[in-house]
Amino acid sequence: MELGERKLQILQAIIDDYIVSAEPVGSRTIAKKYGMGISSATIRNEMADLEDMGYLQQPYTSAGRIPSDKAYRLYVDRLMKVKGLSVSEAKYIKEFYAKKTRQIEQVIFQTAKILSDITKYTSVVLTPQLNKALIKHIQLVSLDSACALLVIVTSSGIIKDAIIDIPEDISPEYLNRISNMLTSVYKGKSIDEIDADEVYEMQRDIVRDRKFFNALVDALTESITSKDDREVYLSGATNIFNFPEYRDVLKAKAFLDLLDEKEFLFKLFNKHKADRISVVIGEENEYEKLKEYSIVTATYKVGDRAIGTMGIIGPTRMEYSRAISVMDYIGRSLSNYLTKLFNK
Amino acid sequence: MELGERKLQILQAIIDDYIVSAEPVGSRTIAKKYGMGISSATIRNEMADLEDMGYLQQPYTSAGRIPSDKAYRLYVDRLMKVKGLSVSEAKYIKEFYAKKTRQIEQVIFQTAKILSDITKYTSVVLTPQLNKALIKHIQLVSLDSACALLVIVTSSGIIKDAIIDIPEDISPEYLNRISNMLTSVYKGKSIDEIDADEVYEMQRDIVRDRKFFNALVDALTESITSKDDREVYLSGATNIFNFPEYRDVLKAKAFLDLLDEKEFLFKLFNKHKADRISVVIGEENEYEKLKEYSIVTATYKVGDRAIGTMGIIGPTRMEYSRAISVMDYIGRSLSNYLTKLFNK
DNA sequence: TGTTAGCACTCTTCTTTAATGAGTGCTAAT
DNA sequence: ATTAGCACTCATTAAAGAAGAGTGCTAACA
Repeated sequence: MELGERKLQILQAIIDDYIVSAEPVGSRTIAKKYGMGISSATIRNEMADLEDMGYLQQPYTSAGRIPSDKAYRLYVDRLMKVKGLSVSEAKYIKEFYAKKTRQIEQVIFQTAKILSDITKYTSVVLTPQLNKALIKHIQLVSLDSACALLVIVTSSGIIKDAIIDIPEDISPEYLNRISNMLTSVYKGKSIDEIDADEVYEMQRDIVRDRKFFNALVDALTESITSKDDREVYLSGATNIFNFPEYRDVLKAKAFLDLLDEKEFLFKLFNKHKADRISVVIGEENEYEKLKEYSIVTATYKVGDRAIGTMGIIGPTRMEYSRAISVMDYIGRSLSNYLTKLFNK
Repeated sequence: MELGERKLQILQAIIDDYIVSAEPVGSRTIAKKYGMGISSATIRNEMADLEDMGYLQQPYTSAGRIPSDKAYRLYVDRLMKVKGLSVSEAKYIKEFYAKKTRQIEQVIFQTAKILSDITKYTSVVLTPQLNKALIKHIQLVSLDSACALLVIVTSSGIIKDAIIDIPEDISPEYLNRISNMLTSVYKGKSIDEIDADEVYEMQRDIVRDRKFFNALVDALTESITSKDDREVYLSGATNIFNFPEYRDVLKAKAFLDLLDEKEFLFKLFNKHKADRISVVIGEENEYEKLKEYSIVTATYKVGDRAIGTMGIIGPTRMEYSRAISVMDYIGRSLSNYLTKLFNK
């Protein structure tokens, strides 16, 4: 069967309607609201065809139709009309990124907040990816006679810290010397560019205690490459309650439990690296438990290197057009902000 | 009317029962389950008395009784039997704090997790209070020609960072010098012990640019005293769904929205400073929106100074006895852990 | 005087039944 | 090819009735 112009129009109308109403859409509704000069009976016939083709489904005999995931896919790829931001929304976003907020994590967190506030979905923003970032400064600070704090500053302005054991006989001055040495060796490099053995050979006079040095480099590598250290900022989790299909407590709990697994969210959103905004709809999700949701992700960048991911998650009945516009706009703004900050 | 021994026994039985069942308790149930050699009719009379005295309420004529907040207060202060941790729970906690987890924030976060896992309520743990903490190290790291990163390490091992503008003509070497100067001045002090003007006068030769110096001290003070920088770790938010009285979506949403306001949670839990565990029941809460919940808070310490707060929040129908035992145990364990770590 | 059995009464909750209505699919006419 | 008309389906809502838990009161009892 052919997917003619009229079928497309009807499909679009159904999806548009269902996205806002969350109710199965009947032929009469389409005929009246989206009047295109044909009767409800004709629309009924077309709808039956669309169902045969897998674009629509009926919750039960003689209810209206709801779009299938396949329909949403078509909608996102070909049908939907781009809906830009309202003037006030754009202004709100612009103003936020005009401010020089001091803490970077704050900026990321606020980005999540804005994203969820404006879209009314649940948003997730990952902090920047570090292992590709370049080291700017390494500092050991003694905490007491047996412990020191290792502080690493990277080019993305992110700080990482770890507590490490130190031998009893080490003085703060020595820690300073070794900090300076490490900084000078690693500065401008990423962690995997450096061969620790080589450093050891070169800097024997400073290093002295091989065991301690090894422990130090291990801690350095670990804290820079460790995954669990990247944070996941979440916002608007309870927005899910705004959708009538999640009035059901069990469904809502399932959703919120999903969000509780930061590890999982991280894995999920971190996958997306491409430049374009990605939309994954319902069944397209590779995880079983996501098959009822859609996910829209985008990356944010410093210069032209993507360093982090942001996204929203909501029901498959999502305002894709709006979601995409908002993500695009915020993504650009954040990238712009960060680029200015770090990459002059 | 007197609150005799028997009345107390009955009241206790009713509360014990209601805490686990969440259903209004009838006289027959008490007579049968908590048989104390008196008939249900007698219990009925006593219950009527207890209602007159304000300890019990009836949702409607001819339903069972449920305890009032006043009853819970009596229960917590005089009635409840202390219920210790199970052996496996104690072991689980002990083992966690025996590990030397590297990131301090991780320890705090995990504490929240354990707390909610074991109690089955929602837990909140605030990161340590800093403004009383002593400064260990201050480091300026140049990011680019116009920006530097200010890193402050405190005695609690917490790192704070802020981005500050710097004049164009400042060299990394100079930043280093000024870092060292600041460290030597502030080391071992808390931020409010130092008068910036005095430092300026004393260190004129190093400081040179007064304006820059002022900006620096401002950023320092701000990031050390800034409230929004103390983090609030939350865990087990969806535990609320386990309680039948929160099967109602609106109630659940109200609860979760409460938790979304980190500012509010911070204010709420940060109030508690006393050494003893505090229990605030329903109406006793000073915030209107908390009148349906009970809150149990405790502090954790380094040495004998309280530096942070932890707590759980749940329905007034709470297993107070268990909650208190668990909090006490975990509070001690965490304090112990932190004290060992920082206060040798 | 305190305790208890008995019973009528109250009020929620559950179940059943009936009514409503939105929407479909098919047929026949245009 | 389109559409009016109509019988049919099935979820949703409302009303009515039955069941049941629990009370409060009265009267009898130790």
